[in-house]
Amino acid sequence: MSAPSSLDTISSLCKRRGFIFHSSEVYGGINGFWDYGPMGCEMKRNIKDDWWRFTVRTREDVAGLDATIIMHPAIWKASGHLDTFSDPMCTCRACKKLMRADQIWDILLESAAGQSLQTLIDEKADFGKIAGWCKGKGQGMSPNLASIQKPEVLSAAVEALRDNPEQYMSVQAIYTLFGNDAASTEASTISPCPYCGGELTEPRPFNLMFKTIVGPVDDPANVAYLRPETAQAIFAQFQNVLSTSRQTVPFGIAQMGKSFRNEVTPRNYTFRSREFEQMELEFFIRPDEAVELICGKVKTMADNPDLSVPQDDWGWEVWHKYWVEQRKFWIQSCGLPKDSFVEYWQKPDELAHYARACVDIQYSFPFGVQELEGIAARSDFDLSQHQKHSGKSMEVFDEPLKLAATKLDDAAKTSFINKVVSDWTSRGKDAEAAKTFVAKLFEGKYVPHVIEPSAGVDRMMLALLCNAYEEQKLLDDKGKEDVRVVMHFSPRIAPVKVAVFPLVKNKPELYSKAREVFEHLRRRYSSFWDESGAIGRRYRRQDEVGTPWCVTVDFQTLEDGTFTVRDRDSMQQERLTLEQLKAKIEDALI
RNA sequence: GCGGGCGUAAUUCAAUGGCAGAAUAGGAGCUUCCCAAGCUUCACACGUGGGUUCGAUUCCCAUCGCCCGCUCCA
Repeated sequence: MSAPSSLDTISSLCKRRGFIFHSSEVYGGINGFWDYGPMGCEMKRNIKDDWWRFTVRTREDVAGLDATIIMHPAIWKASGHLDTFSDPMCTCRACKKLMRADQIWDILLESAAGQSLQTLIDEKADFGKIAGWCKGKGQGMSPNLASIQKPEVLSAAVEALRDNPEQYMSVQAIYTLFGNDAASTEASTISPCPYCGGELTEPRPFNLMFKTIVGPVDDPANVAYLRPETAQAIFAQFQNVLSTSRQTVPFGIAQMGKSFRNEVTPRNYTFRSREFEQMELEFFIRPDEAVELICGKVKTMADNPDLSVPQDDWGWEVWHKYWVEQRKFWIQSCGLPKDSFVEYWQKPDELAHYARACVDIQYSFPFGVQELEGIAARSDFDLSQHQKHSGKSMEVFDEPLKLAATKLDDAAKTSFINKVVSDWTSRGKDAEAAKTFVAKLFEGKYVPHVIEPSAGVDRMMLALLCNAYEEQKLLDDKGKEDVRVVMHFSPRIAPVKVAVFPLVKNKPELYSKAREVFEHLRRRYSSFWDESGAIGRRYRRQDEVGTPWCVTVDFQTLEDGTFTVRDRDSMQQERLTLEQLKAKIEDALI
């Protein structure tokens, strides 16, 4: 038994059996867009339905939302996508590297009077760390900027410099730092490439969001964008959902739907598409300070909490871990074995600045270990951004919090204020902001924090396809070797649950009995009828689309009502009645 | 966006400056059959657009797409 699931093998099968087609194929195809065929759309629907069932319907604390793809452009300004998704890019004519103008350009253009390298390193611990990193990684490489391969390190360098504009390095200092000859660039009037010193192109706009025009007038004032994620609509509609769903924090809002990103390089089949579908949950929780006021103490992971049922005293850390576990459970329940994916905790220097923690669930795809979904603890960043930009309050009123606050005497309040201020300032935040925040807490008000589990439908499906694929070598009666291709989908995800065959098609009684069984089953389950070719051939066809059970109506069926039920994975057969078969299917679909 | 490789049937592969073949898969029929059996039969391809040429699937250019490596991936 082997599973040589190269992406080519998978994509061939997907095309041959009607799972996935290249979009617009008759016109040569279009890069980064894929269509789901008869089998694919059934399977994709099953994945989405199961996510919705697990995330929304079986929970009391999650409500649904289905928002539009095109929204007010101000949403993307508030979320930060407009700035970070449409940066001008430069290309180096010499080394052909592509870089964001605002990252590299700034260093080179906004140079101040020369600071010596040693001064910078001595005075700036952060920058010293970066330089150290470069030295460490640069072993065996020529010591120049090319040794900075990690974009986040570059970002950190820019960030460190930006915080201290008076200490921007000169171009010469940068080149000296990385061992390049300062003299060679000194006379240059064209800003050089920070990697090789070569000539850069002018910054060109590089939009990662798809643009469109709302209304018939093609005017820049009417520009709108196709959403690059579904999450923002949830934040924008937060107050509406809250006031109509009879929910109170902690609770979540879930949404699935299409998103669009103008990826630089869509690659790896459907893994990184330009049009894709997301399943996102924004789960809103109390700030830890509110939990502390209500419960007296905040539970953290250090307390080794039981994660099975949410508790009032959970802090953000426990909630985050809780959702990581929930997501892993769901992924497994779809049929991905536990050992096929890993839980990757992003390092502090990999986190977005507003994120407190982010876990990637990564699957071993044939092309490498890649992110399947992410679970981020995003603090109150998103709601606060929308509150700031829209001018509308994103605060909630929390009655238990108000009650808890009124029970505190002045001394306890002062002590609490001091504690929060000391905590915030130790994390580099403003003391006044902390005091305002606590004053609001005492009134029972705060902007909720959020835990965001965000999954890609297409990625999940690709992982399930890769995982399900198996080529089995079989020997027939004559000892002849034969290869069977089987898709081991879990019954819940399988596009077709049951196939029905008449053993022979030229015996009217048998044929009509088989039709009767089929008509009965298809009312409830996705079913497939096949009367063509030898019975073995029909079994193999179903194996390739992963149908868990095949039913063959034969002569005995006419006598006792039982038929053969053949199991996809074991190829074993058993005789069952219709009722027994239905019970078997129901059992597997729970 | 850059560099390299590659585009022939639904799939996997041949061949060719002069009628493009096969295997598998698919349809119809016979066989009435429990793991791709057999027989008969049918349909299906040179990604697209230019150029060179008497003639281009083949050579050249462009374009689109795929793969690999960069780059990018809030």
